Amino acid sequence: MTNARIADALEELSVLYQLDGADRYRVLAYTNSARTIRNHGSSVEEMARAGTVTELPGIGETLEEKILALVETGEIPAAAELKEKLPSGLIEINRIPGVGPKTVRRLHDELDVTGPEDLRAAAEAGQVRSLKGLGPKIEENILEGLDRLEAEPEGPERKTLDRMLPLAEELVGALRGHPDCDRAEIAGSVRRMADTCEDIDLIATSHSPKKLATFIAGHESVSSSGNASENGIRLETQSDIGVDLRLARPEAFGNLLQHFTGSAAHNTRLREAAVAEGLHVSEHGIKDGKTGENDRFRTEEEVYERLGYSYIEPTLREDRGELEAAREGKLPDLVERRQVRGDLHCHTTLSDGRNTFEEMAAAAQELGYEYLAITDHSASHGFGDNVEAGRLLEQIEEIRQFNEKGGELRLLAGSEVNIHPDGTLDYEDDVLAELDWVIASIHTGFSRSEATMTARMIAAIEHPEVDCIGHASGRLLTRRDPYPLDYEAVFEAAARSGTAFEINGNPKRRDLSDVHARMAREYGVKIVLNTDAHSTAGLEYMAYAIATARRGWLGADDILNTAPWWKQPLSK
DNA sequence: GCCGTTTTCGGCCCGACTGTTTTCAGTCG
Repeated sequence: MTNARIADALEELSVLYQLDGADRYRVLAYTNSARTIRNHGSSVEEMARAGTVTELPGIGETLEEKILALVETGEIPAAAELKEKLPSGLIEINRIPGVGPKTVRRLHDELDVTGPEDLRAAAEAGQVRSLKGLGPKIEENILEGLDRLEAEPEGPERKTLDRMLPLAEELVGALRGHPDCDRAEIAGSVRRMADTCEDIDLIATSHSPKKLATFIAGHESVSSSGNASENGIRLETQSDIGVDLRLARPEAFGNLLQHFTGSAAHNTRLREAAVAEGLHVSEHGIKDGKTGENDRFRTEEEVYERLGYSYIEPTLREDRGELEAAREGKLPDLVERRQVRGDLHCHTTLSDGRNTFEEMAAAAQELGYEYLAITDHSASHGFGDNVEAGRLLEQIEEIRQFNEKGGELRLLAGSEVNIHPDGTLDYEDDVLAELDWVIASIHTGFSRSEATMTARMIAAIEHPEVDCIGHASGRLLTRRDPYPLDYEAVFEAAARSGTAFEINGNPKRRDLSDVHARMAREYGVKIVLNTDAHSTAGLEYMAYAIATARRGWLGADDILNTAPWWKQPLSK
């Protein structure tokens, strides 16, 4: 059972407990454990079976027992009992914004509501407003929420970072250009460079905050907006992306930025730790519980320093051990864009790319790279974009001729070869031996078992001509789940054979993920930052590969393509 | 339900907003 599936089950149980009226801290224990498990790289099922799962923070004996029952029987007894008691439709109703567990429980107890259909009937009949504390406005919200629930049963769509970042930058630019703006910055999950984001968080400081809020509501990308207040404004944009702008006075810029950068889990942990020292942290400052004095800071560095931490980069703020590391001065020196010397995965018109290798080379040189690997698809690739061995050998010769011209950029002759379902590759070894750089990737047969997928990948890892594994999980963010894979086993094999793993920077992939990239480093596996560019513009995806590496605690030393090409420790 | 160089029991982050209320509960991020 995957960690994601275990986390889903615990999250469901937390909702059930909530609807059942359980103590909020008990509910919190379940949601926290779900998050911890979702963020853990190696198999939690194995940890549970080995009796080591209580080593994870926030998981004690009770949760261990429940996780063990889940992986052994496919069900948590407590969840099954609660489902008997509470109609499943109540969980759906709970997803309507503004309708929390307390309200759901009252709708069930007092109006016999069991699901969305009942609720719609009750709301249309005006029964909801008859309950004490509920009124016509809430009834209206419920009906709107039910419509949305029908239209989007999965909830508000999370969007990949590339859809958010340009809009966020444009809006922050507009804010900065306004005379009443002191400083403005992107915050939230966009600033943390998360894989996907639900909305855009912006912060700004101003002496006339309300004027600034009113100004941004008039931006051409804004389709509608809430009320402009001293504290901020909520916007909806033409591209269906929600934007929260938070405002404060200039002297608290650091507090505001720290608070709204999050993550929620990072901030919660930060505030809990501060309370132990009598300090109360909020977006307005750091308050001393004894003296009542509230300190405001202009920079985040000062906020962290006041609380006893070294500065924590936004990409690390996910409650994955960064606070402890910052207290002990053990944060990693994260890789930076300027340290990347080349890109080792791109496509050309030879397979399914849009530009020739000469055009790709020119673009790579523009980016200041020293080398670029041309890695078109291989012989068995579908959609007519396959490259037969004979044609590949011709391209190798063309690339050698290109290099002989003595330009500044060195091209590497490579290929992205398919790993067949049986673990073999789709070029003969003597063809692969002609190449400078071989990436092996899985493009077909995703629905095999974990054991099969793992054996298949290990076969490729151990192949003497393979240098690197491409987009290892096969996930497409918001569209396709990763296939099952035993990461401990593949990283062990890769560390043994000296095979690297890429972080694919395509914003739909970000694969390896941050969690698995970090895990790979712990196993001693070298990482390559690649774009998988299918056009010259695609080379810009390096920014996302770097973001994932930084979220995965990686430094330049962990990454092969921060070194000159001739220093690459090739596996062949 | 978890956790402890203040605690093995009694704590467990902070504030804004909304809709319903004359002082607040519930929800959200």
